[in-house]
Amino acid sequence: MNAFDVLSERGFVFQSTDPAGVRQMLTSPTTAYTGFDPTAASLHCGHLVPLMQLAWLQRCGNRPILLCGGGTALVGDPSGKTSSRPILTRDEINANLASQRQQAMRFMDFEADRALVANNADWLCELNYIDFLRDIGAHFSVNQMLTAEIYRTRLDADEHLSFLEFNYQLLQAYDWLHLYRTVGCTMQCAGSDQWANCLAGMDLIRRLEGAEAHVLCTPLLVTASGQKMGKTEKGAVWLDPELTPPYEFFQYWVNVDDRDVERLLKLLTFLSLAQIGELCSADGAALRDAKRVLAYEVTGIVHGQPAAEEAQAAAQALFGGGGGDRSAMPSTGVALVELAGWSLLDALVHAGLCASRGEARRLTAQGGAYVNEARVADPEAPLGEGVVQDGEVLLRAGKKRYHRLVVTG
RNA sequence: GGAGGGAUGCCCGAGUGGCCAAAGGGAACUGACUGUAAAUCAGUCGGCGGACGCCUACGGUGGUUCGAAUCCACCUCCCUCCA
Repeated sequence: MNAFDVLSERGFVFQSTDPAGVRQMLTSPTTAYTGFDPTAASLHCGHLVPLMQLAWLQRCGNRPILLCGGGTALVGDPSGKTSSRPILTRDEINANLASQRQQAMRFMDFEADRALVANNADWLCELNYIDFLRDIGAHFSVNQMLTAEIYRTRLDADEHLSFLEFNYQLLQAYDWLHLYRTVGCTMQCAGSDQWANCLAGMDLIRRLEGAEAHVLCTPLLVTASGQKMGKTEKGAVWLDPELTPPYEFFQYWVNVDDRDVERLLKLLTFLSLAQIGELCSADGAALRDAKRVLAYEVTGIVHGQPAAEEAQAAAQALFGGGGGDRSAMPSTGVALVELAGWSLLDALVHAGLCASRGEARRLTAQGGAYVNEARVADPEAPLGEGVVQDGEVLLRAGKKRYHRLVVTG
């Protein structure tokens, strides 16, 4: 099956330079790249869409390139931002790059050059300014660049746009040209916010090499209510298990809006459309099954099967009527002597369920504090030995934030 | 380089000497209703102590004053216009 059709059916194609042309190109093995700028220590759930797109391209017989923007991150992409990003040091960037690359490589098979990894610092950092201006800069029209949404919004809003950022587009275009020249890359996949940057590269390749190239943009991952996907009270949903533990990651997907389940299953899992159709044919409460499958699959892809199993077991234990293995749920160890001196307030704060005693007091006053699934209304209620069951105490804040205190001795 | 405007709590945004822990909105949190969903309604939303209390806070540093987010000086950053 043609990769373009697969991607279209699954909702990956937000816009493309020419559907017929892209489809035609993909009838023979094609090399396609997506760039990730290492501006954070971890990728987040928004990156899943382009990663899955690359994965599908590979499954359909094409060769993906994972391009790490070790060079472009030194400059900073203005796309989609209303203000400048702080400039990162080279060390930070390199550290970020290393961990992001590891996360991203899970999505593809790199055996026998079936997929490639590159770092644009390798060619961008040795560029000579004058040569670059003459060879590349000459082909860009500032007039045209200014019409791009990414720059126009910044200018219209009277927001600062530095020359540094303005150059980003040239660098990204040059990346593609480089990849075209060195490994024959004729396609770029990216989030829709990268559209203008991609087009710039396509034009550059056509101009300098007379070659055809195409762009495939994925939709931005947003929730049914229009919010950017992946926002939680704790910030982004990261792929790094240190930043977002697999249990929390799993829970995030279980809790998505009903209206998002089908779309997310198509984008973020490898399940067939038939399976997905089946899962989503139900409505109302029965859709929860589809959400559990979604959570299980995505967690499995990102954190591996065992972690997905554990997260699922913990969720089952907490929300599915007890029993099961809770080990994956958030927990803290505490000595019995210490626990014995704690009030409910102390416990909530120590467990991290509340940021301060005031917040814990508020939670309790509002009836949101539970010990072993029993509501406790007195903030000063001592925990003590009596509440320990099977060596642990189960705390709950509100409807679904759980924490386990494991008594250590 | 010159002239002017601005920086407020997670975000937006009022406040221009005491009545300001700081209006209003959004986000968020809790409860009710439910399906670990959405919508709706109600409440909460700096820290610490059981409240009327104290502490920290309105870009930074000093100063004026009984008293400053509000006035003055210098500094940092941003914006606008001029060159």
